[in-house]
Amino acid sequence: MGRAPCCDKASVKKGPWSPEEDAKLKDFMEKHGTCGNWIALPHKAGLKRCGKSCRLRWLNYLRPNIKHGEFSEDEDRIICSLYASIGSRWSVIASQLQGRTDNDIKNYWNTKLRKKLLAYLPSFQKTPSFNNNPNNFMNIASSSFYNYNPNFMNVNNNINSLFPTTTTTTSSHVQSHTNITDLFSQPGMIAPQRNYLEFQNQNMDKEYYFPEMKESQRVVMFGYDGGEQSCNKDDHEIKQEEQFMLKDFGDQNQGFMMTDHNYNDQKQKGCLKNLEQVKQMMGINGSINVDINRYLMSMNDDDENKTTHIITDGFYRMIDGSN
DNA sequence: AATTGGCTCAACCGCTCTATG
DNA sequence: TCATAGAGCGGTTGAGCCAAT
Repeated sequence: MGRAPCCDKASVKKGPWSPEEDAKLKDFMEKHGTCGNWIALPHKAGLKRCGKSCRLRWLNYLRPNIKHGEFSEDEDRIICSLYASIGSRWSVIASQLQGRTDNDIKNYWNTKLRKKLLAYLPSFQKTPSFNNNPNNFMNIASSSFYNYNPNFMNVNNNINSLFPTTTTTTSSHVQSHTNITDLFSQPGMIAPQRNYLEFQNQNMDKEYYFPEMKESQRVVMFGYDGGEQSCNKDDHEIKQEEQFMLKDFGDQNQGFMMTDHNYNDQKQKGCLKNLEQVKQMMGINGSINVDINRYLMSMNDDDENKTTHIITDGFYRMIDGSN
């Protein structure tokens, strides 16, 4: 049995709101507010509408200081940058843009901004399969687009405010091959520019703490960051997270940032099948391949497999429906 | 002038999250 | 700890608009 509906569907009006309904809702809200209960509000306000419909109408259209109309360049930059970092969490993005609603931003992204962004892309990323997959924009906005549009770097303070300080925990799974120190001492690896701190948490797991990671533009972060709410660790092949920082990633000395791994739905997104797909997604002709090769060559066979898994997990968002 | 197809965006749907008892 | 209900969120839909034919 499904849950009970929030209202009697037969007796509520649907579709566009009339000016009279708007006036009633606005008047009621200004005098009484929601009274802590949207479901009961329409009855009190004399509206034949579902409570959810009233809430949406108020939040997206009637409440004060709502901004409608054209988005500015600055707003574009913030939206793109946040989308690159956190994905389609429209309410979070909206919270960074005064007067804009999540619905507004979602519509704007889907109808205009996404296309605008595509216009900046190098040709190899304009293949049909690439364009048709909205998840690819994680890649676009995180790498090449940044390279082509350095101004997008300027909004990182907004991004940083959304993320907690980064920590990473080793597990038996990854501890068997390396720790962070060993990893960066491998031939061909370049140690992170920034220091990290090592300590044990309350569960006596080893944790690595990168005090300045949020600010770094030269970050490669594979795996997921494993917040308690976001990850059922038993569901994942990689049970703990690991982070790597590489210097000089890309021929323009631009960084690459992957922080967006902490979603419940990551299993449904699919992940890359193999290393070739990872490479392909990172740019067929791009110099990034070279860095990845160098990185993988620094591992022995066993480590390469693990590394591939880590990369695969990190890039689960890039290809839709792969297995 | 009529038709068609693409685009926009307000609104809805269904799901998850969270608070409460 | 569990059940319930409201709030909030992101994906999707469809009416209306507009430009192209």
